[in-house]
Amino acid sequence: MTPPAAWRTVPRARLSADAPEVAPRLLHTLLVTTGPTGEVVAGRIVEVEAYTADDPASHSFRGRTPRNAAMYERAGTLYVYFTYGMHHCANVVTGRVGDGQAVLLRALVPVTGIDAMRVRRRGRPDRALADGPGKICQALGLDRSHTGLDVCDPGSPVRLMTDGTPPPSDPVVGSRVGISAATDRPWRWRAPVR
DNA sequence: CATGCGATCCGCT
DNA sequence: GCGGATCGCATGC
Repeated sequence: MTPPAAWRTVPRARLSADAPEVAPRLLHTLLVTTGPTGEVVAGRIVEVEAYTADDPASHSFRGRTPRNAAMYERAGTLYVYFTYGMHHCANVVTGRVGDGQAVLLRALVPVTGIDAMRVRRRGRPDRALADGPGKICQALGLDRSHTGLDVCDPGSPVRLMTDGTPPPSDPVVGSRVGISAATDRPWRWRAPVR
């Protein structure tokens, strides 16, 4: 009904640096949702990307708009956007208020609530439950209404937590995918193995 | 396994 | 009006 007692909400200070610094540190942390009935669905983050305000591929590159306003809030704010007419993608804001930086969560390994993920993902094979940014949101039931939630607040229905597993010491670094600008920035990180 | 394409809406130009 | 921080299925090796 609740996450294991050993899991700790990630402190906001851990998200207060620039996105390219925070992103690899989020590998191996847990994205945890708690439903109205107390049901917990969680996955371990294994792939992330960084986006900053001076980054042509970032939603914040052309300044603040109603859509991206959450990116300018404090670190730990959740920014979920809708794209391609059918997919949602979840980001965790980093840096300082007004920066317009965030880390896109690109892949999770299911940890808890796998049955709920299977239902939301309509019986897709387990390996495909949350191995993409749109799939994460579908598996965890995230949409734009969750934008603005604080993943560092122990009372939030969407949280970033750690079970003590450290980030990988040797993350695989590469260029971001699905973008057409600034493809040269090596701002994608993956945990080894899968 | 790699590549290609259609689906389907919203935000910004 | 255009194109997107994607996904899933079909096709062809």
